[in-house]
Amino acid sequence: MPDRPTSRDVARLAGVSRTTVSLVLNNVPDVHISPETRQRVLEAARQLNYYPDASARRLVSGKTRTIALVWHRGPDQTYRDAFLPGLLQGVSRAAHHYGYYVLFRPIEPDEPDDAWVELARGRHTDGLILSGPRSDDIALLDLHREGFPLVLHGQFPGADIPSVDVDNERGAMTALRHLLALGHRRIGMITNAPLAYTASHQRLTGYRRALEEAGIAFEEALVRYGNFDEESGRRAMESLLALEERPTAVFVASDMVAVGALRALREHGLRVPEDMALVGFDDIAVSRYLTPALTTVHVPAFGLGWSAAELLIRIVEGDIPNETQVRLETELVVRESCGARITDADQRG
Amino acid sequence: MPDRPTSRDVARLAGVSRTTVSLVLNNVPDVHISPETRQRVLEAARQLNYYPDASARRLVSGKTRTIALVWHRGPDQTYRDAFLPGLLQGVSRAAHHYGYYVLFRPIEPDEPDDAWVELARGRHTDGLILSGPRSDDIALLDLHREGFPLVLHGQFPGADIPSVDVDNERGAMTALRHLLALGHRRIGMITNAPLAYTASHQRLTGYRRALEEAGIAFEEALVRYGNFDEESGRRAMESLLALEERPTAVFVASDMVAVGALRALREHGLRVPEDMALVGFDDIAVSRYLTPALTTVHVPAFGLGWSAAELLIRIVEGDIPNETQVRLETELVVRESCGARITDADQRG
DNA sequence: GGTGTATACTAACACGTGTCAGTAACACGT
DNA sequence: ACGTGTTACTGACACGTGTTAGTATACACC
Repeated sequence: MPDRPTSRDVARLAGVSRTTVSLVLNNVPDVHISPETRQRVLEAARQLNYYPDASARRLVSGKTRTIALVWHRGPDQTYRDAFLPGLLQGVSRAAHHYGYYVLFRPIEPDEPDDAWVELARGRHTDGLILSGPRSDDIALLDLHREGFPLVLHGQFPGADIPSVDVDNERGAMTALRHLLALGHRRIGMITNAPLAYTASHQRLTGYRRALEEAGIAFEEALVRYGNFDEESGRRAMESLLALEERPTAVFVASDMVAVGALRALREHGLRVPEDMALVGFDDIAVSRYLTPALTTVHVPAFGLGWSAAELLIRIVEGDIPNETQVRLETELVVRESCGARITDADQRG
Repeated sequence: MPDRPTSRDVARLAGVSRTTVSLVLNNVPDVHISPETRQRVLEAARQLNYYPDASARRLVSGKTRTIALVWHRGPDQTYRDAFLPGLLQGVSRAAHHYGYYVLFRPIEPDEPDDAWVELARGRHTDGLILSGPRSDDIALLDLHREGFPLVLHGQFPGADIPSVDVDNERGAMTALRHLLALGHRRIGMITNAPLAYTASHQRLTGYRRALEEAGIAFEEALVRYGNFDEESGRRAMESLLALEERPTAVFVASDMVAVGALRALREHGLRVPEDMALVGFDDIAVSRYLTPALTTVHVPAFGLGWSAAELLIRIVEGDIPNETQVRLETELVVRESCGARITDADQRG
């Protein structure tokens, strides 16, 4: 590999100083360079195929123009993987739009929870997006207190750290309203995860509020707790089917869990939606290919990624918005598992 | 934000020179530091919560300890997104294992094809993994000729650039042998994409070779061309069903396309596998949840990612392997769409 | 003819680290 | 007493860039 050209080489070739080269190539405003000189510099840079060295630039500017997406893997691995392409795409596109690069850093369960801290402390990046379950990390709070730019994907009760999430409660209410509108009165629920997870809790709250709104009493007996995976859904549905007075519809707060629920129903010879209607949550890629295709609450993965990156970059650049808690709306995607009339527009959803 | 401590601060606190701090913290071999001094330095660094500045380190070492994954988006977007989580996970874990970071850079269709070049020329990274369709990029060949570390995901006929891919031909043969073993003699094929795509061509070759092996004449009339998406699969299957003498089984060289084929069959009231057996290729997440669950050729996304990163890092570090064309084996995943007896072991696959 | 101002550039410093060449102190063998 | 080697450290340079303060020239103004 021949030595890369530096700005010094460009300066020499153009017959100017290194400073002038920098001024020209960075288009520094309010500084006068004669058109001929400017042209000579640009030509020299082109001829030498000059690209400024990123490391040197970072060092002197103190900015890396890089943000990192920290992807904590936990018990919900496969579940969250379903969102990775969309989320990452959103983060990357927003980053690129604002002139930033994206570092992707998954943290495996066997790594210390705060393995990502060196990214911040070593100034590998200007800011971080943290996604996935975390213990109430002291390192996180420290960094936030020191003013290091952070955005969470998902919520962190307690501290007021900027975050991006979906409006889980309203999403659940949409699902419920759909079932209620179809005439269901006895509606069960299977949560996506244990209630310790904020999202889980919020979706349950949405379920309760929607019932309340419709004047239906909440029954503890109709609620089961899923745990991210298919198998937990199967078991939960089994348990609901064992009830003396079965529900006619079930809101499953996670598509992955709904897949298991669907299997349990099939194993019992029950038809969906005729014998039991089902609404999921998340709208993962699989849902539209199930038989019957699953009606579900769409989570805008791309939008979450974009919003997180955009918010983070604004913070990095000191343009701090007055509202740092972003909540995106969900959207109900009507397919076949509820028996609602499918319009042409929905067909492709 | 208070000023971050530098190695100078550590040196001052420990009462030694900056050089000594560097020697201690980097554990430089063959240099003698007294245990007490070493201890003092470590203690000072801990006390100040010192992390060396990544940019400065990069500048002086000339290494970024970063590799980039360039993700070209093209006509096969949704198809390739199915592999992103696994591939990226593989790349990231291998990178982390060798002490590298991962930069993720998608290139949108509306960007210039060689938008990634600045990553290399500006020394943002030590090496690149390029994934997705590319025009025969002159920039690519230039960089490779200059010795910049590159690894391709997928193949690039012509130049001998290190690459990682799946053995498409053998994968297709596995699929065919399975169908042949089940007694099928008249077997159609729907390709994953136009033959201009290397993978597409290779899978077709595998199909031909397996037939040949079994003493069955290849019939052009039994081949249709898919184009990444569901709809192309539907059309291709429609066309096969219009044949006077229908095949009893079809090898669809892409699960995504197979989904469409399945739909066409269902629309014609045909049962799978009784009236028509189906084998896919890729083993995307959706395949196991289809009805019937799709028998398919598993592509090891994680392994491809890991191998690509490992190969790249070896090249970056000058430890160039004598074989730079890595081909990973596929594995047939038997599910329901072929009517093969399902063993307990397969059940969960 | 002096003062002021705009133009077109440059010299020199700073960013924070890794590392090479060098030095002082001391032990050891002859 | 002298050279040799070892231990334990340090001073100074280099990496390639952005930027500030400054200089030289030309020109206008009264």
